[in-house]
Amino acid sequence: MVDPKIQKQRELLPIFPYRQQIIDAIKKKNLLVITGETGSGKTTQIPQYILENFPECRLIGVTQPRRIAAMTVAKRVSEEHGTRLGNEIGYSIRFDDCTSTKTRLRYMTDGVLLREATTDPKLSNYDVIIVDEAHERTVETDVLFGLLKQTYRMRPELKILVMSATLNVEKFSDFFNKCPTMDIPGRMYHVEINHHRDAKISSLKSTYIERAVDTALFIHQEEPPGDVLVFLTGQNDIERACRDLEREARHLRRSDIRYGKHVKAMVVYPLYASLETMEQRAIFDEPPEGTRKFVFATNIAQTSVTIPGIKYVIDSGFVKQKSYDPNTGMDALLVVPISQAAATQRAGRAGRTAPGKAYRLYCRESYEQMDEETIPEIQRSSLLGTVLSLKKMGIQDIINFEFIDPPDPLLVTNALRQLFLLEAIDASGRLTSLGDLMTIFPLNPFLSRVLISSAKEFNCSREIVIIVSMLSAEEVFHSPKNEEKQMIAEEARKQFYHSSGDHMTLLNIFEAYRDCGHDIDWCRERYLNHRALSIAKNVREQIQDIMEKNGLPIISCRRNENSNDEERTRKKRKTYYRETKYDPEPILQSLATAYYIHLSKRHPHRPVFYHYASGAASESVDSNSSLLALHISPTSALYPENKVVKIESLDWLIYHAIVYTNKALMKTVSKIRYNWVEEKMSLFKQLPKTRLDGSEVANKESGQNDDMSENDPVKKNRRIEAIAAAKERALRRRAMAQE
DNA sequence: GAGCACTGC
Repeated sequence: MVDPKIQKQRELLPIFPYRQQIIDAIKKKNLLVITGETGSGKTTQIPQYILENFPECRLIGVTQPRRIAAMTVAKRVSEEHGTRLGNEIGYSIRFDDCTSTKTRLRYMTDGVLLREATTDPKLSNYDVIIVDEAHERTVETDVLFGLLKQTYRMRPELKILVMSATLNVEKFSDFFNKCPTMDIPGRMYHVEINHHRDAKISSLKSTYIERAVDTALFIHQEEPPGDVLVFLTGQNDIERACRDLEREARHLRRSDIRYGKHVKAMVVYPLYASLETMEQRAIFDEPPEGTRKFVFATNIAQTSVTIPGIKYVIDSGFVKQKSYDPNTGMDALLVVPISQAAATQRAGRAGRTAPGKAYRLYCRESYEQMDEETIPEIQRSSLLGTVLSLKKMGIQDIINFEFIDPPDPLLVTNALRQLFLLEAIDASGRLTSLGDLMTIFPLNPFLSRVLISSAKEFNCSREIVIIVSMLSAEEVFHSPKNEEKQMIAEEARKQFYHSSGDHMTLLNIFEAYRDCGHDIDWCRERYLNHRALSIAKNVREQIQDIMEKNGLPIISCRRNENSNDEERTRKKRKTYYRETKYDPEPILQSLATAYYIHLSKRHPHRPVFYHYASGAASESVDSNSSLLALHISPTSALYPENKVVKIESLDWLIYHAIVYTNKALMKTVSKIRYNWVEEKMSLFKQLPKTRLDGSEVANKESGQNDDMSENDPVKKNRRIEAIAAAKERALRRRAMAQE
């Protein structure tokens, strides 16, 4: 039953007066862009308006970038609607499908809808698709846009709604055939913006932490009560700033009589994603009377986490951002200036419950020089998985796929070459049967490739499923800051080390975690990340399920139990954990079927390694004749100082990923033999002979023989311009980061 | 002897 109180609340939302107008617009047009600030009620109300006024509509899909949002919104809406969650209104997120055959309104993550599209590109179950939070421009929403535009041509009766914050409106509308737009006012309080008098953002990079602390002190001394949110870039920054503020405040309290004009006491909290104490919900509580709360946070506070009661925001002007370099195939995490849109969003965090103030540590001129919008993720990520999904949907010509902001073609070719090396596509860019099978897994294509070879060639799929699950979760080792604790953590880690490297070490950890009954305290004592292990456990179950459904056998390469080797080895070498329980060879060979692409060779005299031949990387490295030295990460079992193996015994390593900081560090490495991968290496030589961009196939299929993959000159020019602009922005960002 | 922002299938 619908609660009259809830009905009243719905009618008080800023969107309610626009109800009829919205319904009419949706009736008249199948494409529509709706903008509105936070608090307008668009996410919860518009889908209900459709539900109530379009009885012929079978299923409405609403996508969200985050799991939590999909879940909580669905819950709220089902309450408003007076039905049980999972009946008429439900949600679908990975590991948790709360829908039924009765469901007519389904909230989900954009990733879930995208996966659904790989098997049903027409999205034939849906009559309405709503893409919410479109301004966030995740890779998934951007791909959905291109896909929806295509689907719309095949199914013009499909209704598509794009919902976004009040930015980018024209861009979205232009993309969807110049469709109409509507703006819904939000419920936000005024935020007064204060720029620094003269600080240029280019000179701020080395000083923003202390300036942020100074500004925090200033607010504490001069401003009326109200909590403070400070945006910094990472864990180190945040911990330092927290310490500094507390120290400075102590000094000041002793020396300055003006201290505490308005507020006497303070509490200071850090906030970042890997913080285990997210469960210590104190951050979200109201501080005691006469105490001011300070929260030093990463970008997590810009979109994902809302802290109530914030009246003041301090914006450093920087963010730590991932950017993938297709030339080297490396991901770098760089501290870069934010965009104007991000600055606005940060300031807005001060006006959620009352009027507020934002202090920007940079001057107005610097603000005006910032990019208007954050560069969409699709222009700074590896597109490997995306390209494979698109191929599976039957889209051959990826370079000319209609992206709202096209990625650098280099990113696309880089992905295509890697897919060729994984044998997922052939020399003309067509999906192979192996590639087709790889798309059944919700994983990075490298990992999908390994899973298939473990089941079909090497008979060790039980173990590989575990290793793959661990690799797709977060970092398992927790590194404490405190020196003494660090020693304990290192000792604990040694217990799991395997002499072949980190992949077998991950297997050891997972099995030990299972043997202890998935105990959280057991993890804490060993400084293992419980959250990572529990995700791995879920992923493992999901993968096993998928394999069984697709006829891929789960086979173990565990040795016979009657051997006493295991016990003997453990006694002899106390630091090793179950060194002999498995034969590592098939496991490593199976990993090498994909990770030969990440092969490195040791320098004959120095403790560093070099890329042996990795697609794009080997080319640019060879032509510059300046090889990039790769180091083994200190957390690795094979790190020489950990004394598990001698570095001289390592000749060839495969690595899972490189993190680039001051040095290029290989994370998660294992020792392999070259003859395992020798045959595969010939695929590198075939690369130059391929036409992977799919233009050839696409043109043949559409009856054209033109070598040019794009025939409309206007469209082509627009695309080239967009790409050039993106490249220039990327260069500027890099230059800025290196200053 | 190094240090990793945030999501998601």
